[in-house]
Amino acid sequence: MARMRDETKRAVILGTAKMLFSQKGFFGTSISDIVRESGLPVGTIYTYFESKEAIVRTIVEEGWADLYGRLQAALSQARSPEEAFQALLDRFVPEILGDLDLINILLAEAIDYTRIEEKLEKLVDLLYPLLKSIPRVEQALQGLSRRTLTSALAIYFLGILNAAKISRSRNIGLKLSDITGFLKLQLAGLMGVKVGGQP
Amino acid sequence: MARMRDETKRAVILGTAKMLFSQKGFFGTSISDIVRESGLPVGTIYTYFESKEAIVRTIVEEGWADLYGRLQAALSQARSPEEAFQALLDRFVPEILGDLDLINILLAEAIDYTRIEEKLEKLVDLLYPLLKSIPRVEQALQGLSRRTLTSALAIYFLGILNAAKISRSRNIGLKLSDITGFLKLQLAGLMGVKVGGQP
Amino acid sequence: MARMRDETKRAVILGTAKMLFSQKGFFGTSISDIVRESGLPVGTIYTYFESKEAIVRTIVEEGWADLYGRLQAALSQARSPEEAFQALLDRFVPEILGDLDLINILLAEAIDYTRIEEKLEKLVDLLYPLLKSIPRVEQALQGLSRRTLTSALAIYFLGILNAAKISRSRNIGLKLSDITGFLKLQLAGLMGVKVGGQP
Amino acid sequence: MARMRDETKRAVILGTAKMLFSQKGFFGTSISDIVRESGLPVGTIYTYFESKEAIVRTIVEEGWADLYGRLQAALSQARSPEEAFQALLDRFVPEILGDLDLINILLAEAIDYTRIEEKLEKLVDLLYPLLKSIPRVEQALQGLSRRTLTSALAIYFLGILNAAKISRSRNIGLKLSDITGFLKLQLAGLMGVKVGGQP
DNA sequence: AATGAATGAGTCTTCATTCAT
DNA sequence: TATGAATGAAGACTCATTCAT
Repeated sequence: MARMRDETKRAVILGTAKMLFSQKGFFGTSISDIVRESGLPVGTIYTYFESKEAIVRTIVEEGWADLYGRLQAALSQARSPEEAFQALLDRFVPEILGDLDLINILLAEAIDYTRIEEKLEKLVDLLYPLLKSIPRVEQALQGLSRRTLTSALAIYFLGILNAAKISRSRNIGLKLSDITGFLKLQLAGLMGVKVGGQP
Repeated sequence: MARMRDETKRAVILGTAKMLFSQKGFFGTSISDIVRESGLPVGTIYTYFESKEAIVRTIVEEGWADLYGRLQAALSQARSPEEAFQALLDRFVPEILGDLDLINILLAEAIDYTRIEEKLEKLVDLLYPLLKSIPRVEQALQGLSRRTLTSALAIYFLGILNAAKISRSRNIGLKLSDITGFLKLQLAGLMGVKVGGQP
Repeated sequence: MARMRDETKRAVILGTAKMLFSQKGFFGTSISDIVRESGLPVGTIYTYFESKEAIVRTIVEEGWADLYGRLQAALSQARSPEEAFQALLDRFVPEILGDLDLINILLAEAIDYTRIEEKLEKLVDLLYPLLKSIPRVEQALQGLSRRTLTSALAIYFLGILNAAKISRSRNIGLKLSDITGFLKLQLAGLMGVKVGGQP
Repeated sequence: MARMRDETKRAVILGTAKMLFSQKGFFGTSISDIVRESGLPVGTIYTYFESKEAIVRTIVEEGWADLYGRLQAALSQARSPEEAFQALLDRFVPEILGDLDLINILLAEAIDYTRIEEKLEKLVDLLYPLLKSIPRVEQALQGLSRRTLTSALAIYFLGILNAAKISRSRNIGLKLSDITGFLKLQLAGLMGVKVGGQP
């Protein structure tokens, strides 16, 4: 038997690349940066991934699948639409905002590999029925079409991600907590209730 | 190259680079692409700009200065906050959304050269007093802090830009008109009035 | 891989490599191409052959030994020099021209591994006494030295192989039958008799 | 005015590459071999040739064009077909056999870039009418079709080149003079006259 | 013995910038 | 001032062979 495929190595490559891509961008990061930082030989990197592009794609897809899976799970456990939105705010948003590296990669240069539109579309699939099922919302946004929701969601989703991204730079007084705070406010207004644990 | 006044050459370089950066990204565009597309010799490009980076920076700064100048002018001519927001929607938003090339560059890879936080900050400077001066808004968002506004604006501003950016890709059914439509809806809700020309 | 007798594996490797070397050249074929095409594991290939070079060498040597053996057998069975040349034309030539893969490898890039001079030398060993024993030929080429024969044979042998090789490319209207046809003509002229079955 | 394209450099690259390709083969020669041997920086090589492949192609095409041009000139100056063949033997053959480097490249690995069939075709274009115009030959080979001539020429042309190629290796007692000697013999027989200066 | 992951020197090529003309 | 040839460090990736399992 030959040596077995080593999942640890794969994870090291992915982790190193994620950090570097996030910090210096996809094009700003060279394979030899990854080699240096991970301590693995070039050849090994290419036994686990067929190209540099495949590495980003994997980071994005696996990161997103994880996030999306958790969101789905959380939503499916909710016993009411209100609880679902609560979960959205309490789990999904903090989780995604907690992974600034992923956000950076998701939004940056390699955006072509990222297929963010697809991801947005799937979010809409998940949230549209949910919103429709809340009478107050349905009424407030009467005739809320899927296209309008897509726009709204695109703006919020991408806006949040981008805001989180720039919040990283010290120069601006924008904190993640401000972003989630604003979101809670919006949702509260929309649903006519107080949302979220912290004021 | 036929004789050209200096300003013309500078503009040709900027225009060619803007198109190329937008289409193929900053790193995907080489100086020789610019040379080929513009018909100008390499040397000439370096007499007008000290580096490739300087070209992007100029595109962004001049594009933004233009946009921002128009916004300021429009706002200062408004006779009421309501009129100001009207102008915001009727001029600034369409103008910026009309320059997808600029948006692409603003948001993309070269984001470090772009200093988008600065731009956001200046938008807040302009809009914060304006919002504060509308009693209804002040009341609705009681105690609207500058930080909260910054968050909100970051989300909207960056969200709109990014949504516009991805609207370019055919795959998604997201149109610029949907985006502006959603914005009008939001503003109308906020200010308790109908906003914008088209429903 | 299903169980396979050792000899079978060796033959699979040789067969796969022969096809690939012929089609894509020695340098254009990687060991992993052979792995992919043969379905055998890399390790196995290296238990049968010590290097990539050893594989070509084996293909050439075994292919040639086979051909040469048949030629020898045919010649030794001939009851007259004329019959011998008949056999040369009717067996050896068609056989070698029928193995274009071998020809391609024999002539191509890896020519250093191929030691074609050796093979030519041995052909001369076989044919020189034969020609000498035909009075008419001896007379026609009076004083036919071994060196002259070597030249002549080199030209014909290599010429035929190369012509066959390029006949493979569609672009040229050169068929194997034209080549054998020409050969028969030559021999007929040389020996003053009609040679070969078809005119 | 910028530095002018330097034909000397181009020639150095071509010369170095020709020698190396001939000695070690196209695939056995790396660009850095050419760099080392020529003393020129890599970048410079790529300002004169767009790829390694383009270098071989240029060597082959320019070498061939030169040879072919001389042949054409010699033939057109001949006052009779006999004189033309004399020229063929006295000029073309020695010239091409004198450029073993070119022959090696022409026949070797990079044969795909070499389009030797094309070259053969053009030789036939040149020689077919010539042969047809010699009554004795026409009669001897009665009904000599173009296809037969193509075969014959392919065999001779490629055979000669290949024989010359292997004559380089010491191991075999095959000299260029033997090859030309044999050719003269053949032509003499064909044309019923003594051909060539040396016996 | 059989396997296939591991390896790293080496491949070709690019490209922002400089500077001789 | 205008030009474009020159440069060489750096880029992504390959692949024959080895050797731990």
